[in-house]
Amino acid sequence: MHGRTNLTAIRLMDACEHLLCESEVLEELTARKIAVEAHATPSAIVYHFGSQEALIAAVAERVYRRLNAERLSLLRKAIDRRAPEPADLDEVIAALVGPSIRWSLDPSSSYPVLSHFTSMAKAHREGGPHYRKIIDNVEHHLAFIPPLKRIAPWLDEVDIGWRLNSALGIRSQVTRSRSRTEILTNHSMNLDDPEFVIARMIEVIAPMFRRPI
Amino acid sequence: MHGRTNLTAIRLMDACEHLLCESEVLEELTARKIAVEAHATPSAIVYHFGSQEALIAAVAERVYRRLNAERLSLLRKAIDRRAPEPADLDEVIAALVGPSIRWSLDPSSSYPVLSHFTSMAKAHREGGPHYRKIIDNVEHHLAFIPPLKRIAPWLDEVDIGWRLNSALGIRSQVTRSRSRTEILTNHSMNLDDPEFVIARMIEVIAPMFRRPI
DNA sequence: GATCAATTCGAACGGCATTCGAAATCCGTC
DNA sequence: GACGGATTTCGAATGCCGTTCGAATTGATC
Repeated sequence: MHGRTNLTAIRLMDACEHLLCESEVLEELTARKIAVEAHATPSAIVYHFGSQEALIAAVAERVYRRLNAERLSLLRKAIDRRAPEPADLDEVIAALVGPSIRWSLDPSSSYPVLSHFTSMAKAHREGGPHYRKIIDNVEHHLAFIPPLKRIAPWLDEVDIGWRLNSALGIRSQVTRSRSRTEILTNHSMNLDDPEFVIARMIEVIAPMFRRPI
Repeated sequence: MHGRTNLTAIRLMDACEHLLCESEVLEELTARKIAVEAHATPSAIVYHFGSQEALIAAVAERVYRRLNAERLSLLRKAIDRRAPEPADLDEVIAALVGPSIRWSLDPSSSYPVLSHFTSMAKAHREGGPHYRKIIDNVEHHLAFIPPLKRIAPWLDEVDIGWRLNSALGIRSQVTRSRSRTEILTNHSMNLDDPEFVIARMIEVIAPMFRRPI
C-alpha cells in the first residue's frame, strides 16, 4: 500500500530523475511524461507518492543522500589523514564544497535534480513537510563543525557555523549563478575545471578561519 | 499598443507587486487574481505584457532598480567620505550587502518580489530574454570593482570579481536560506537585526580582501 | 477456485495561462 | 457633432495541467 519499494514506484522515481536531468526547465516535467517513461499512468504517481511534488521530493532526497555520503566520506578521509592532529583546513573545505562542484560540472551526474528541487521548494507549498525536511537537512553539515573547531579553536561553534554557512553560500553562487560568476570574473576563469574552481573557492573560504591579527 | 505606460498596465504591475509580496508561495499568484485586483481581465495581462511571466519580470525589474540605486548611493557615500584616499573596506561591503539584508528583514519592503523572481527564473523558459537580462544585470556590481581594487591593489580585477561574487553568494545564503542559517548557528544569532547581520557578514567577507601573509 | 487487499487504469474534474474575434473606447479630423 | 481607424477591453473558447474516483485487474492466501 502506497509503497516506495514497489517496482512501479521505483520505475517512476527513475523516470522522474532522468527527466529532471534532461529537462532544462522545470515546467517541462509533467506527470504524464513521467508516467509514459515509466510505462505507467499519472494516477500511479499519486497512488504511490501522493502527488507529483512528493515524487520529486523523494527523488531529490535519494540524490541528496548520494551527495552527502560523498561529502562525509571525504571529510572522514581528511580527518584520518592527519589524526590525531587537526585536519588540514583546505582539505576539509574541499570535502565540503568539492562534491557539489564536481557534480554540477559533470553532465552525467544527477545534479540537475538538486538544482531543480531547491528552486521548486521556494515556489511550492512551504507548509509541506517534504521540502523543509530535505532542504534543512543539515546533519551532514553539522559534522563539519567539530573538525573545523579543532582547526580554529579561537572560534566558538556559532562562529564556525556562521562561516560554514557562508562557505555554502559561495558554493551555491558558483553552482547556481554561473553566468553571473562568469561576468564578474571577466570570463577569465575556466569554470569548467572543477579542481580549479575548488582551489579558487578554498582561496576565499580559508581566510575566514584564520586567526585574526 | 502594448504600452507599459498605460494606466491599466501600471495598475497591473502594482497589483502584481502587491500580490507577490503578500503571497508566501509563488503558485498562489494567478493571472486572475492580478486581474481582479487591478480591475481588469487576464487578457489585459497578455495584451500589455505578452504573458504573465513577462509581467512579473517587469515588476521585478522595477523593484531591482530601486535596490540597485540604494546600493550605488551607499557606495558613492563610502567613496566620497574617504576621497581621495581609498574607501573603507567595511563600508564598501556594507554598501554591497546592506540594502539586500535590510530589505529582506523589512516586512514593508518589496523584497519578496525579488525572492520569488529569482526562484521563478530557474523554473521557467530559460531562452526568454526576460530573465537572464535581469538576473545577469551586474552593471551595478561591476561598479564595486574599481573601489575594491584601490583598497586591495595586490589583487587583480579577476580576483576582485571572484571575491565580489563570493560575497554575493554569502548574502544570498543569508537572505534565502534563513532556516538553514539558523540551524548552523545554533539559533544563537539574532538574524532579525539587520545591522548585526551585516556586521557579521563583514566579518567573513573582509578577510577575503586582506593582503596574504 | 474463491476471497480480499493491493495495484492499475481511464475517464472525468476543476483550474490554469493563453488565444482570439468581437465589442468598446479613444482621438484626431472633417 | 459625427466619422473612422487605431487602441484597448472583454468574454467565451482552447489546450494542458495535476489530481480524483470508481471500476477493472492483479496477486496472494486459504
